[in-house]
Amino acid sequence: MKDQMKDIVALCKRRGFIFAASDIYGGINGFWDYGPLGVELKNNLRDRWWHDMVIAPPIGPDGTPISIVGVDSSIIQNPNCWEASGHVGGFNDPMVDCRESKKRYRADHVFVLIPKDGEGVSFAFDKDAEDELIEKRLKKLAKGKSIDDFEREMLDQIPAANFNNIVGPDTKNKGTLTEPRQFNMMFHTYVGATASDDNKAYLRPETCAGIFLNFKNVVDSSRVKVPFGIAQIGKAFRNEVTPRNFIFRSREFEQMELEWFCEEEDVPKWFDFWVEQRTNFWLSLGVDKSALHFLDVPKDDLAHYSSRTIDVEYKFPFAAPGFDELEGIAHRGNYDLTQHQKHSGAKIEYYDQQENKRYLPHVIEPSTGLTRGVLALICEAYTVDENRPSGVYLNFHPSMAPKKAAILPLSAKPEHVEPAQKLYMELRNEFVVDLDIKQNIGKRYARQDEIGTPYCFTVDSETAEDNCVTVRDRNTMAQERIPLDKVKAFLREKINGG
RNA sequence: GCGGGCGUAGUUCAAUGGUAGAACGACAGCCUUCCAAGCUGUAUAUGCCGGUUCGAUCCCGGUCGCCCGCUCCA
Repeated sequence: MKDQMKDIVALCKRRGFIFAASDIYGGINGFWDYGPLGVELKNNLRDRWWHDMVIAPPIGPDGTPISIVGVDSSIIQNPNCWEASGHVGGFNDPMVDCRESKKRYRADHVFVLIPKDGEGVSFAFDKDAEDELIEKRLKKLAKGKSIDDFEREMLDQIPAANFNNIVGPDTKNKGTLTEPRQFNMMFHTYVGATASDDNKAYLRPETCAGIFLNFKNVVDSSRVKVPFGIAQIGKAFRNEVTPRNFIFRSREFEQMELEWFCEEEDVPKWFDFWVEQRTNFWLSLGVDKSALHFLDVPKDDLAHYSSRTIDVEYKFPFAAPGFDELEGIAHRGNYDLTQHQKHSGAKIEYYDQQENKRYLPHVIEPSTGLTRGVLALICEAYTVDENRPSGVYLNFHPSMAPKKAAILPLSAKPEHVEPAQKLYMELRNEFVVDLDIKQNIGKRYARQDEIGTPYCFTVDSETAEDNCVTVRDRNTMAQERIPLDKVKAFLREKINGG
């Protein structure tokens, strides 16, 4: 399963889906470019999400359509916004490395036992270390001292100058811990001509902030009433320590986020609603149910703002035999609006005229990675088939396929080429289609298989007489003859489901 | 960021301290009335920088990138 990832990456490059950014300069870690087919695929997924969220949102639990509007906010915002959201603090965990064990620890996750009498060395332990283990280690290393002879202090409270007297959690010798270093996940830049701390700004690490910042603007301008949603699709940037697994974890990526604002008492109802809606979304794109897994994120792992999160996980090949996150549906409470109201000093409360009350609504956030979605669609579509010339085909749902159809004259003779060109011109205004004339027909079918084109229309010598073409189905390789004037209707039905 | 492995054509792989090769793919031509056929031809590679050497793709150092394991992923 893991080896399949290599084949998928090779196919993506060979056929023009995804390239390493700055390829000719040797690449740059964590950044990717989308080629001619990749951008079509990505746009298809993006447009479908926008359609299903903003243009034609789902029917709500009470049988009436819900209300969602869109925004497109700036990537760079006032830096105070990231103080309020917790990103400046939250992404700033000081880390300590051990030179001997080569392990890295969060300074606030390690406690140190300091001898009460001030004699001898101190010992560091993981914050979850149990007493039994501590005593065992002390017995070995501390010359008969026991827990009661020490004071407990968290490592991040101890001056780095004293680190040389501390034995690291996984060593026997003192002085192996480095001084704490800050790791900030946010990319920063400077606004204006001079680069100084006064005009430092950040590239957004997630798109949702732009929604919260515009909550009041949208309420005041759009006649929306709680419950309602604001959606956004756009790029986000995180300076990941370790970009991994192709486009799964990259430093520049694209998110599709909905913030659903509702009253606190309705949260359970809407939470379940959105889990169901979002699941249906992925299923409707051809993702198999067995490829999805729902993780009710354990309390300890929840983000600081969330009281409940369900991760929709996909069976990515690199995660085999497990799953990895595709989408998160989080109850964010009213943390964000509260924080931004407090830090900005602006009054952004919602006013309910009917009930005559003011409040900050709670938020359910279905948030998915567009670029992760692209990878999931590619992985899901990748199908090995020894029985066909290409050896593999991409089983995209027709609505997601970068090319909807190829028009193939059986030979390069004018009697085949001319009707094919005519058909191509008719189709191309409505569908992304290819006209491919060169080389033998088997070779062309194989090429279309590899890029996941669901249908090939072949013009042959009988076309001139019966005004029909042969349509060849990608998955079954079966052929069927249909009239030329039915081709558009055929494609519409297959792509949009009728 | 740490440790290990690795970088040869578009892809998958060979080879070598002294001329870098194949398969598939791509392209051009011939052929061809439905699944990469056949034939002919063309283009394309030692990631980058430096060192050792008469000479480096090969040895050494750095750098960039990829893979695996840690760590990280509020």
